[in-house]
Order: sequence, then C-alpha cells, then structure tokens
Amino acid sequence: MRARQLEVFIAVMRAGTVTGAARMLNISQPALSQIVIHTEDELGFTLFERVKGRLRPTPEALEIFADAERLSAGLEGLRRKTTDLRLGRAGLVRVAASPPPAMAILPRAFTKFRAQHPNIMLRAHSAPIAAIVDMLRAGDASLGVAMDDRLPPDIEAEVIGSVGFACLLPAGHALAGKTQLTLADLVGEELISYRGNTRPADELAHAARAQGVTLSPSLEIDVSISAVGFVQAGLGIALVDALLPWHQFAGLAVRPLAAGPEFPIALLTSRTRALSRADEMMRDQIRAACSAVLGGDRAKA
Amino acid sequence: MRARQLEVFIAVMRAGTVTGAARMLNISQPALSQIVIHTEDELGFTLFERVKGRLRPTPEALEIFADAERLSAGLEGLRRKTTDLRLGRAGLVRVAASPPPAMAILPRAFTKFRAQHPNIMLRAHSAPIAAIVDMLRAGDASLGVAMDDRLPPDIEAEVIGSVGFACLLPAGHALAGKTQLTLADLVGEELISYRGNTRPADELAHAARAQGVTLSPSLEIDVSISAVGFVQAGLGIALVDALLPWHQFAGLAVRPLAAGPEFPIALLTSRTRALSRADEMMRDQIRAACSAVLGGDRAKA
DNA sequence: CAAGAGCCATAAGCTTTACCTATGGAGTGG
DNA sequence: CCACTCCATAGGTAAAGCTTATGGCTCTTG
Repeated sequence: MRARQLEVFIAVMRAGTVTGAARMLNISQPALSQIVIHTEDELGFTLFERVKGRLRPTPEALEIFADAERLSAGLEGLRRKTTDLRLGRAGLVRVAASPPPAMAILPRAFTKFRAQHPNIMLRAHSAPIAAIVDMLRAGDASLGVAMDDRLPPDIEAEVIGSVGFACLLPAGHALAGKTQLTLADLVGEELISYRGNTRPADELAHAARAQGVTLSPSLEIDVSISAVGFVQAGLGIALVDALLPWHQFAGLAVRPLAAGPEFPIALLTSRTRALSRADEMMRDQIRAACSAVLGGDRAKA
Repeated sequence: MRARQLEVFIAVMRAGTVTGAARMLNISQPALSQIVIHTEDELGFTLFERVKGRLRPTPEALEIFADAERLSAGLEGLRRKTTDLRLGRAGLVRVAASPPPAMAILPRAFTKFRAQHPNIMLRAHSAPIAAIVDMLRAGDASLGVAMDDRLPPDIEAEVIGSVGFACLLPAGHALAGKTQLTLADLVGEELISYRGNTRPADELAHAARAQGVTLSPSLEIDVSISAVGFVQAGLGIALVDALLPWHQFAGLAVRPLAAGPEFPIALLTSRTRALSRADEMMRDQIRAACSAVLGGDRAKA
C-alpha cells in the first residue's frame, strides 16, 4: 500500500462516497475511483462492496482503517516537520561558548533568534575551549564561540571581532582614579591573571616584554570570571578579557587596559559536520550580536 | 514525502552509502541516487552532504530519521496485516448463536477453524434469537446460528440442517424403558416445554393436534437448557430440541421424540453487511460442524 | 605515479502511476 | 419519467520509478 492509496482509502472511508472523497482530496472522481480499484487489485481483497451504486466498507476495510488513519496522521506530521525544517522553524540549535562570550554575546543572540524563530529549541553550553572542540567534533554542539583562533585543522574558526583586556580593581583602589590603565601602571601590584601556557597569558607576557615591563602575577586563574571573587576580596588587580560584563558585579572598578593585546572572538564550526538551516541562522545572529556588543562597548567607552 | 522516498531515505541512512542502500532495496544505484536527489528537491533542503564522494547526513536528516523509521515500520506492519487479511490469517470472527448450537456446533467449528487459522481471534456469543438479529444488524457479529429460519428480510437464513425433539426424563422414570417416545406416550405427564407463541411451542402444538393428542405443559421455559434443572428435580419431562448434548448432564435420561416436528438449524448473516474472508471460512466450518454433529447423532442413534 | 577499486552523478529510454476530461449506466426521488 | 447523484470506463498526459551505460572523484596499492 502506497502512501497515496492510504490517503485515498481514508478519504473514502470518511466521506462514504467516492465523489465526496474526491472533493476532499481535490482530485477528480475517476482518478480516485481508479486508485481504489487498483489498490483492491494489489491487496487481493475488496475494500468496498458496490451495492446499488454505493460503496460499503468490507470487514477487511474496517479492520485496517484504524491503522491506516494512524499512519496517515504520522505521515502528515512528518510532512509538516519537513516544511518547518525547510523554513527553519523547527529543530534544535546547540551552542558551546567560553564563559565570556556565553555571558556577553549569547544572551543577545538568543534573544533575537528566539524572536524570529520561536519554535526552535535552543541550548547553550558554557565550557572551556577544549571541551568546545570536543563537542563540535562529537556533534554535541554545532556552533562554538571562543576567544582563540588557533584551533585544530578540523575546526573552522571565523574571527568575528576582538576585544582587549580589562583591569578589575578592588573598590577604592588607588588606580581607580585613572580612566584607563597601562601595563606600566600595574608594575608592583598584586596581579591576578591567566595561568601560564595559555593564549592570553602568553600574549600578556609578550606585550609586557615589548614595553619593557615586568609583571608578576601572584594568582593564576583558569577562567576569567573566577577572578571576580578574588578581586572583591582585595587579593589584587585582575587582568582579564574586557568582554565579560564586569560592571554587573558589585565591589569592582573596571578600567580598560590601554595598548594591550587583543583577544580574537572566533565563531567555531566543525569542518566535518554540516550546519542545519537553524544553525546557519543562529550563526548570523551570533555575528550580529558580537558586533552589537563590541560596538556598544566602544560607544560606551 | 512519498512512502518510497521514506524507504530510500532510511536505507541510505542505515547503509551509509547510496550503493549499499541500493543493494539493500534491490534496485540500481542510479535509481536510488535519483530518488534521493529528487526528494531533497521536493523537501527544499539537503538530506546528505556530498563530501569526497561520500554522503554525510545533514542535521535535518538526523532530525527526521527517527520519525521516518517509525513510520516506515508502521507501513511495513500494515503491509503484513493486509497480506494476512488476503490469506485469511488475521482478523476477528464473531459468531452469535442460540444456546443449543452454541454448545453443540460451535465448539467443533471453532476447534477446526483454530487449527487452520491460529492467528484469527474468535468470539462466541450465546444469545436469544432476537439478540442475534440485533447483533448481526449492528455488526457486533457477522455470523449467527439459530434454530429458526423465519427471519426478517434483511437477515439471510441458510438452513444447514435440522434436528428433532428430545424428551428429558428424570432418572428412573417409567418411560425410560422405551428407546424412543411418541407424543401419545406423553399424555398425562407433567411436561416442561417452550413458552407459547414461540416457534417450537407452536410446532409442538400443531403436531399434537395432527396426532389427535392433547398436551398440557405445566412449566414453560425460554431457553431449552434451563430445563435441565427442572427435570433433575423431578418436576416433569422436558420436551426440547435434540441438539444440545443432553447426555452430558447427570440425572437425565434422554429419549428421542419419534414423529415429532423438526427444528431447522439456520446460519444467519446480515444482507446489508459483507463477510470477511475469515467470516467465510468460519461459515464453512460451521456448515461442516453441523453436518458432523447431526451425522454423529444419527450414527449414534 | 599509474592503475584499479569504490562511490556518486548524469544521460537516455522504458514502464507504471496518478492524474485529467468526456462519457455511459444504474439507482433514487419529485 | 426526468433530473440528479453516484460509480465506472476510455483515452490521453505528465511525472515517478526503474533500467543500462558512462564519466568524474577519491583513496589505495603496487
């Protein structure tokens, strides 16, 4: 039994007459009649008894009617789902991001995306970059956002922006008087920054060397957001990415670091996996959100 | 999405390659390739990414794969069911019968039927004739067996046999000495028989009149089997159909009534409802069982 | 590096399916 | 008895679903 035969059978059962069924399906009566006859031929038993020019379902027809209806409804559902997928109205988008973009960029991107595509499920993962790469490879996420563009060859990294460093000062710190700080200002201070052998630590060390300055971080962190607590406790000045919305945290003074290195903000995708329609639309939203966030910061600064 | 496209999609997903899927479905590789391409065209999005001459499912394909498999399995199940119906291996047969044939004929018919068609559900209803007619009209039963052939015009009655009357004597009754009884033998006895205005009561009265005998039933019953208890209690001699297997009951002596009227045994079907394959096969078994039961009785007698 | 093996896509041609319009026959009701 | 409704048949078109033949990639192997 072909899908079409199923539909026709159901229509005849529901309408009671061939003519009515043809009207329901918007086809001609002879076409439908043919299909019924041919279906009965293929099945090997009659579905309708012709009596006085009318059709009466046989017991066999009644027997399979329920199954036929269930299947037909399933097919109809699948059809709806595929049109939703074509129009990008269905599916699930999973984004893995480092904490700074996860807090600064994804909320805006998700908001815009949700407004345009309310039926698409969204999932955000905040994870260190190694985990992001793993998730992209495994298909557990289709998009990644990280603050690094040096990635394995099977991961495509599109730089969608860059952001400098920020200095987090404990409330009332002497340096808070300046609107921006330089590396030289930080000499002798207790510094909190990224642990060695990471991209930002190397970049900072390199910049310091270039400027003839020696910095000595006394407290190393892994993820920039974890600096908040230490700075609030007065343990020192944190030198972290300027992307996170640090001003949301009380007890901190935030000052941009002038003439410092920049973090790239990279949009990551797996080269071995295709993006769905929904993924592509989310990618556009992330690009836009990144520009908006950076532009907004620049406007604010 | 047509059913064929569904099958092809599933085959490609399972096999991983077009060539392998074509082998699974026993069609040529180009045919399958075409269907995949055309399906993608219709859907409006690609199901597989072509990379290095291989296919990789897109997220959309993964999204609909589960639904597709479920539906395809359902279609396959329906296909199996229809071939079962064609071969008369599936379905449900409901037979409504008066108690005598229900006890004497149906067990044999059902046994034979079950042996030949073990997968067909069987249902037996023991009911008075009015209820049988109602069930046939409503489609609650497709076959009926009754001991009457005078039925409404929308019920077809095929007489498949006939059976006389039997006299049920309390154990030790004087008349038990005879191998068979006549109506004349019963004059003066306490009689238990069908209530007036029913087919068997009328026939008995008519036969008695023809033989110049006057019978006076002192206890009227509705259904012959209910006579058993009364006879066992010594309330009189029951004059009932000879079809029920009376010898199964203890405390009774059964003697045939000679020169009495006959009950027709009728196989009933609704003229407004068609019989399924399974119904027709059951009808054959009921005819055979009736002959066997009557023949066996005759051989025994 | 050349040859071979797999894999997928295209091309050309055929059969079946699914539809159309036009028409005929059978049953029902004013 | 005629109009109406219903189903079936006939004849024709477009698309779907196949086939075989062929060519272009990519990866492997000697």
